[in-house]
Amino acid sequence: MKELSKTYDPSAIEKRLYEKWEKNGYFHAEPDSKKKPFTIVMPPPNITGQLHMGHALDNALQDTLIRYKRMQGYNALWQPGTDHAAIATEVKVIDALKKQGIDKADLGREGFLEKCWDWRAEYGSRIITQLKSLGSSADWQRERFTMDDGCSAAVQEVFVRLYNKGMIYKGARIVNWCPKCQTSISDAEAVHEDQNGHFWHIRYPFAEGEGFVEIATTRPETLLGDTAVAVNPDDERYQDLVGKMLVLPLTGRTIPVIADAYVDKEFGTGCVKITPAHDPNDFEVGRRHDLPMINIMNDDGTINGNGGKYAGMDRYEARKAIVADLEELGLLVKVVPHLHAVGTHDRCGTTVEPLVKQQWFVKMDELIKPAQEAVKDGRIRLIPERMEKNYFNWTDNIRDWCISRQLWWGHRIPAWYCDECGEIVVAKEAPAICPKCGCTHLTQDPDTLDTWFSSALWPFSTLGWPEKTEDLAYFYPTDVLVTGYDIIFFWVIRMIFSGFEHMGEEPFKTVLFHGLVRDDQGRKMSKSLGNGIDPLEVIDKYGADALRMTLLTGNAPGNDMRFYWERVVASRNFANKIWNASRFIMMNLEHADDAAVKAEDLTPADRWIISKCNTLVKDVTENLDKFELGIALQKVEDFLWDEFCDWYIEMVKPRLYGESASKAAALYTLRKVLIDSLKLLHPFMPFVTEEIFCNLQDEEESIMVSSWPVYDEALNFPAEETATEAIKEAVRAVRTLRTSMNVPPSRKAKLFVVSESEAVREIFAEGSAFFAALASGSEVAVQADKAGIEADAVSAVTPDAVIYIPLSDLVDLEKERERLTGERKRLQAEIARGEGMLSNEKFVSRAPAAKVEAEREKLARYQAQLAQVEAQLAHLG
RNA sequence: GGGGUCUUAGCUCAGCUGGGAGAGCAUCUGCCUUACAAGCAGAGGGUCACAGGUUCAAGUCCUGCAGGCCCCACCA
Repeated sequence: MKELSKTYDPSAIEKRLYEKWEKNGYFHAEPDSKKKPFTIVMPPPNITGQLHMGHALDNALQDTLIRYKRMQGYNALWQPGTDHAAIATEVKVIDALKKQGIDKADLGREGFLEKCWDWRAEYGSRIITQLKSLGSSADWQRERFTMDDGCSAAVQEVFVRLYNKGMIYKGARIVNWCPKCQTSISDAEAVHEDQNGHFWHIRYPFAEGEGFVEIATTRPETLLGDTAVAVNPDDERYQDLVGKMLVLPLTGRTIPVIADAYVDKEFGTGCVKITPAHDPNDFEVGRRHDLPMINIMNDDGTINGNGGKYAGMDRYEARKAIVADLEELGLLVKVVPHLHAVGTHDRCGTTVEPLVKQQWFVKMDELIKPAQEAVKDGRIRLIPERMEKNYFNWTDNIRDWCISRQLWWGHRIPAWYCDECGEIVVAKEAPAICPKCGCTHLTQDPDTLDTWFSSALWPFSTLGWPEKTEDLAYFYPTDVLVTGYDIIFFWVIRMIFSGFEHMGEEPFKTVLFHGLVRDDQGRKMSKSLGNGIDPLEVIDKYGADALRMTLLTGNAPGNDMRFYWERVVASRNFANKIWNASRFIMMNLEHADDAAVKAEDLTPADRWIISKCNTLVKDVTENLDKFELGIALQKVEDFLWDEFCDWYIEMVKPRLYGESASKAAALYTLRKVLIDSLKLLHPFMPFVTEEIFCNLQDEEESIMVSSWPVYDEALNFPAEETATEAIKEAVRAVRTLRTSMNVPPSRKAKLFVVSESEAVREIFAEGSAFFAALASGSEVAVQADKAGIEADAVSAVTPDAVIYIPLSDLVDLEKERERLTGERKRLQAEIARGEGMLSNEKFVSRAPAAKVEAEREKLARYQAQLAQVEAQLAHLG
């Protein structure tokens, strides 16, 4: 048995323990038909990433679940890896190069990719190291990367399959274009934010005759690409306009007035300029009316050659110039302030430009169906349940997924174009010849895939798919996915439909969502605000267990939480508390024989704590099974701190001073209960529990491979629980009494326990040693009546007994009378409440019988207590 | 425009299927009681946003309302 230091010092042990776990292979899982699998795939952190609180929370949750299941005997696999994070990484590498004065274009594709791989080599493992410092027990031997050979093969396989099934197509559609990053992005990546803009009312003159129509637009520069003006067919104001021609200002082109139901009569002027190449609605209108599409913009957001004199201007410059020119021509009617939602790129904040581009898309209408069904019928459970509404909101309105990106870092699209005939060949390998014309000149598509295309396959690509591996057969479908609600659309949904499409089965059975970790003012932690808290700093100062506990308590699934240093301190204090409790127990165990304790040696107090611990095992297991991690941890903490430390250890102290069977029983109980509750705590706080466990065992066995405690009906001792609670009640009453009398703790006094009930007297006689110790008694006398008790002794009335304390010389009788009067008032109120309920016929007849009976018993007890108080008051005069 | 969510002790938050309001921190009062002052023992503090409804019983279920936050959405 080692001697423990007086305070718990996490920094001294965490690294050592982690290395031991890893060295012993505890994290590693292999298929084993004799054991049941339990699998979690880790959301792959970006290789650009630094560990932040979101990762810490995400990992703490997963690690808790995986450790729990591992201890329960499951073959628990936590599959880790990292994500290449296409655009995020590309931007970072470009920035880094820029600082060295290198331009991406100068390097060329190959050269640039080399730099990206260098980046990955340098930073890709940094985050893994950081995750380890949290205590994450992922199977690092299986670490994967979204661009490693296997995952890349999976990506190609999926692309080719979907293409061959007609579910991936290439076409000219309106896409969200980021002029800064110069790539298309998906709908999910375009976030709409309200901006104060303007409504420009502009006149388009008729080509023949006088007059004009007035349109309103928020983007006047798109005028250059207008190919029609539309009105609602039912709009009586404009009936006769349909079919007429207008002169498009500044360009001189003539465009028709058309009728389309898309136009809202009530909004604006009721006339809408139609720019098919730069607006999703107009695109549809254009298709319906076979309008020409005029693209007026270059990839960098400047106006192109179709823009006449505005060519070369930036889109906003052009806007100004166009507005000024229109004003000069007298065609600008008015400018009205207008709040409207503007799409911005979630990565860089740039306003996206909708424009028509040839891009690759995944057809979603069929793919999404099984994903909807699975959540609807409960095969996939979302926690909290309300996330389902978000989920369906997205799946019900899903649009085709734009998957091509004009980036270099990522999976290159496995499509080749014949230089001669233009044939498209989609294949895993570069084709040698064109299957159509037989020539050998084929060029691969320069684009890469959306980074989420590969992460969508993560639950099975990491297990070896498309190969039919043993891992895949054994560990798939996985059990739980733990992730933030913010990526439900990016990732969760896409994994689900991919799982059904390629594996024929759901990728996971449960999705546990967590919220965001915010700063102490409720703001999102962000680099720009500089309010981020580095988890590594927290670990450094207070230990990984304290950080984990902070993140796991007081937080319900899907809810955001605020980070407070005070809570970390409180968590650290708890670690220290159990550390010291263990230290105390070990100090005593040292001098103890390793006694064979007999059941009859156990005192009621021992049985009480054993029984309580047994209940705890049941509760915590149930809570964990329901993914109520915060509640489970709270219960373990309450038990260890309040019941075990503050009550049981104190109760047992008197017994530890001598040598007896009672002492051995106490030590046995201390040890057993400590070990069981440490096991319950281990998934949450792996380090401190491991260190104590090993010291307690005096061996190198690990708590993380020990077995999870199992609820045992035979360890339920309701009678002993009741008895011990009675004494606790008495202790509390005496303490309160003494405090209110200002009796210093050093002054001990004799305690008289008076009860007519023989059973109660037995209870107190049995527990008299610790009752005296906890209630500052010099000795305890248990008796049936008040014989031998000083007339002016103060009394504490409990439901089971009255405790008299002869403290006459210290007691202010007036104060005592006040106190008792207050007590009487309280009891009278309780009795009134009970009587009120029980005199309510409806309550008596409709409430469950057990409930009614319980109320009757309570009432009787209060009445008895009141009688005692009345008697005491009468006695004082 | 649609949807979600929150409003509980001074602060931050828990409260599962409806049966007498909880934690941490903060505050006040005593204690260095030989595991722990990162501790121990006491105490104060809440009409559970508001208004209705269902029920014997509502923080918990239903409706409405106010305020905050979030998500989705192509009204030019």
